[in-house]
Amino acid sequence: MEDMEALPVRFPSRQHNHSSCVNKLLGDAEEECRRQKLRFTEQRRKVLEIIASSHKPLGAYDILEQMNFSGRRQAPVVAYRALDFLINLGLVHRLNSLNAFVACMAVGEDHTAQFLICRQCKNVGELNSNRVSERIEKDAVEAGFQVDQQLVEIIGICYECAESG
Amino acid sequence: MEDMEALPVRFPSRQHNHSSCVNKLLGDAEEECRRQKLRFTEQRRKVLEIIASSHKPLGAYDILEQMNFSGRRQAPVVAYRALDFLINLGLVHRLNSLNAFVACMAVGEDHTAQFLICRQCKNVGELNSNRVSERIEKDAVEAGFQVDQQLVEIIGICYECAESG
DNA sequence: CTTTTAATGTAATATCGTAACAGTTTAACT
DNA sequence: AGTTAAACTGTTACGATATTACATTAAAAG
Repeated sequence: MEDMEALPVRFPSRQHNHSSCVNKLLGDAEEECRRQKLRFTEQRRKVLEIIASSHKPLGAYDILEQMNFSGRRQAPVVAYRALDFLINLGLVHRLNSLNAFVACMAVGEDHTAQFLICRQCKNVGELNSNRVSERIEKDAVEAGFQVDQQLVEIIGICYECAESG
Repeated sequence: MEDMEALPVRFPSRQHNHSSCVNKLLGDAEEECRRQKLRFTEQRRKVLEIIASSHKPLGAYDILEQMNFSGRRQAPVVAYRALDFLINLGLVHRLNSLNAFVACMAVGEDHTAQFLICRQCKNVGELNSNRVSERIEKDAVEAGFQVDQQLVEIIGICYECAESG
């Protein structure tokens, strides 16, 4: 009975402990890179840390700004290169409707990312419902289309913003 | 039995008669503007015509290029203004994953647009499955999220490209 | 320890989109 | 019709997002 399945995530609460998210993600990243024999360099670590420290999506230039260690401004390509790497590893997602990036909240779970974007607080959650992705897959096939990649971004209001007016 | 519903559209065939699409859309546009007392100006007509003449998504600057009547290049804002108008009317959709625009293939049907984007031939179809949009709505609500707008873009291979290798 | 591959630094440039404001056309109302 | 208000257009300038190209450095593989 597919309707009985529990959904994996809820929209992230405003007051959850965020530094633990960051640490978990950095740990996941290290492990994943070891497994795949990839290099988790300082730049990549730094970019992941910056993104993970915010539930709000960040633009590439926002990230770049936070990389100014020594007052020296880095070139955009520096951020984009790290982002590409992290996206390929599934540690970061790109939100196409915002030209912005968020840390993955479900690393390794092999999900088709589906995003809940709150218009008001700008926080982003992942829905990642198999029911949704399977429904899309089936209906696409029925329409004569073979799916490689799904892109689902849902704009609205999260429960906390709805409650607080 | 929701699984029995027929889907409204199939991916557009390569050899369908395209000029009839264009004419239909222009007609729909005129009627819709009359109904809503909006002005369907030459620029707007021209932009719609350009977009409708292609199943492949066009960038704003591609459109702009085709607006060079007199060799004179128009400013980008000219295209964007017409596009905004047409999008608000539901005659044109924006594909966020491509920064590009396509004509709506289901004007007036009050659909949440869902796009099938063929990686190979670059054609775009609309899936517009109520089953998908309802599934998204339900699961989002269950995750504590109130949906205003859905954005679904599906990347893959259309049946014609799949058959021809 | 040298060869090859991967990552970084840096500059330049492409692509996408908007702000601001003046001028013109159209619609609405005496 | 003539006046006023609203919508549309022309034009310039600029902001935001993203990529190419190539030289240099660091790391891994042999």
